[in-house]
Amino acid sequence: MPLRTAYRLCPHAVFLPVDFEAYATASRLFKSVLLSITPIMEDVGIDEVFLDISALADTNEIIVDRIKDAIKEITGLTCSIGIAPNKLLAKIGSDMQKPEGLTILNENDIESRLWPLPIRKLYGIGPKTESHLKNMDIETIGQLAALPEEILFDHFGKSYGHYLYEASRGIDDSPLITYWEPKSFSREVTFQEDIKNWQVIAKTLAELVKEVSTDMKHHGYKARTITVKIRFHDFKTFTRATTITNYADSEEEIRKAAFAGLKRIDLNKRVRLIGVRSSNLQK
DNA sequence: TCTGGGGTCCTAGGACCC
DNA sequence: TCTGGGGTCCTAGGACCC
Repeated sequence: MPLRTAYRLCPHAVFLPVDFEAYATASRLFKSVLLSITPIMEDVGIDEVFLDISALADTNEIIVDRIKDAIKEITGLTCSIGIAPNKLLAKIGSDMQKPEGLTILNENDIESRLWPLPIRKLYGIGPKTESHLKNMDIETIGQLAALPEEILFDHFGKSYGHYLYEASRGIDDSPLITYWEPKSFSREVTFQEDIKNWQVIAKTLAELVKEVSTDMKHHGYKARTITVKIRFHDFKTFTRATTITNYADSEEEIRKAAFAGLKRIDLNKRVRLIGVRSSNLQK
């Protein structure tokens, strides 16, 4: 059974806009170091990865020390690590001993260590699903695992229901994704204060379009669908998508589509956020 | 978490085609 | 009183992740 690890950078996985660039730089640095430990790495964000260490000859202890030392040396930060037969359990394990821990989970631990946990600890369960499950008197992962799959289908649909059924049993066959094609490029901003002025909204959208276009060209993609997003002061959020005939990456074409979408939103309230996304991509 | 920004995936419904 | 069925594309919104 292959072993995988997830690690998380500590001390706090909070988003700090001020430190963001430094954090991102450190992130790139230690990921390159981790790649020298094993090339089978899935990048899950700025401070988290999965590594497949099943082919390595060294013991878990030696590998873990190498990872911790490398991260400490490069970033000065600690990390927590989970080792398990799949990504789901490795991820949950990495959260179990937070500051600087190592948690090893395997199939035999599911009943004793996974099932007592609150449902919210299961990857993929957010606030909405948590409250839905609590209304069904389901509080722990074990109680979730006791539900027949049909019940989960009824409440959560076929796809997500099936996911919950398997995840609550610690089952996860998903492979490590070492590379994936981007599906979309986007930019959005939240205004310091809610905006009513159309000029400001239009100017901001044009700037975001420029950034998205630059980003796409930089990565060598064109897009057919451009989506505008508006969030009002009351947090109501609307999106309007425009699909064009030919794949495009130029600022003008994207701007045209973006403004066509914007026109279809009734801007009768103060605007808090505006964003633009390109999708339906082609290399 | 009265809420920042960049992503992914899923669902439901409508339009349109044969 | 009748109103098929399947496939594909597109849209809008929601849930979740770091």
